[in-house]
Amino acid sequence: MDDQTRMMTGLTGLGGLQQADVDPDSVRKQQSLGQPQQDIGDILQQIMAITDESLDEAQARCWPEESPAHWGGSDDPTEGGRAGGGMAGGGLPLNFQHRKHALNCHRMKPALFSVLCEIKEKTVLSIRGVQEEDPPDPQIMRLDNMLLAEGVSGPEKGGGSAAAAAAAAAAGGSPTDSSIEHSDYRAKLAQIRQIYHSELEKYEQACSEFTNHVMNLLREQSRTRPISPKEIERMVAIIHRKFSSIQMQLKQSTCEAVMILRSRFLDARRKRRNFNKQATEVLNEYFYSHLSNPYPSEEAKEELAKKCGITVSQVSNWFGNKRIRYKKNIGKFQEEANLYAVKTAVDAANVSAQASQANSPATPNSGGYPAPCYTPDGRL
DNA sequence: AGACATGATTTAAC
DNA sequence: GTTAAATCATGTCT
Repeated sequence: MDDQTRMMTGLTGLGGLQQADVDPDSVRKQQSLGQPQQDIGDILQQIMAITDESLDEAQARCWPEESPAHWGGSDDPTEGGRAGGGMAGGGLPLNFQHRKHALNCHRMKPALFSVLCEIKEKTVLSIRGVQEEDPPDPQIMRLDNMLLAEGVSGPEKGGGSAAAAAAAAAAGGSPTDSSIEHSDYRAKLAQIRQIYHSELEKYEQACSEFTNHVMNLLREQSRTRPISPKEIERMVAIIHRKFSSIQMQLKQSTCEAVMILRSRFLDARRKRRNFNKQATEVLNEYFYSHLSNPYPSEEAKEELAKKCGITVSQVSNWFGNKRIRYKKNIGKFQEEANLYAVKTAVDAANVSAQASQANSPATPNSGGYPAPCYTPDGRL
């Protein structure tokens, strides 16, 4: 069904409008008779008065007493029915009601309507093809993706993105510290999320309200001038586009807020925190008990990381630093090495005592130091 | 404040 | 990819 037919289908149901009445020739004939010329002036004036009314007036007025079916659109009661519900004409100035009634019952109305239809057909032809199916805005897609990735839009996932969790995990320091930072970040992100969603909801509500206003107005006007469903669709699309540009601003500022939060969080992470005593002890124990080959395997690193509440790469950093610093100044670390050697020996003794076995635990470096520090490939 | 300790980063070699 | 080595940046001690 093309535009014109749709438009006309939409119009055929107009209250009291008969096809026979809309012969353009009859208009011209009547115009030439003098009296009808005044009629045309009247009716035009009335139309102007109605089209001058404010949106609020139109919205408040709701649906006319007669059948709303003349709009030619859906007869879904939910669609625009809200305004049309039980307030037909209520609360409006009497003169307005009179004017409207006079206009609708005017004997010239069908003729005028048909003239308007004719003009419309021409203009519809000329504007056809102007409307385009606009593709999804790449910028808004980018914003959407980022908001989704940051956990602002999309389903709630315990607050915070995977990136945030990783950042928190890498924050180092005691587990308590990192969890404090993490929860702080999560709380702030949740706040941003909440603001974003409430604003979005507000915009969506405003959009649908405004769309209803405009649709009601157009429906009302469709009684006095031809308006095709296609036109209403286009108008709705224009409104939606306007509101989506407002939404984009919201998304943009939300993204900005998240970026600021993240950069602050990362700055905090950048601040070096010394590992806690227990973590350093665990790492040193491993280092001095494997002094002949202080290169923990991936599995050993993972276990150490777990024990110390730090990441595997932090374990790697620690061993890297430790090896080089130990090698550079073995003398300085002698005391520390002794301490841990004793510690290891005592622990081992405890273990064997518990197992009621007198056998030596045979730790790689039990008692022995300072062992030369070799790299895995034999380098010194 | 300055020295030293220490975790992280960078660079180059493998 | 890992590692050594140098270096940076910050924490901690005096």
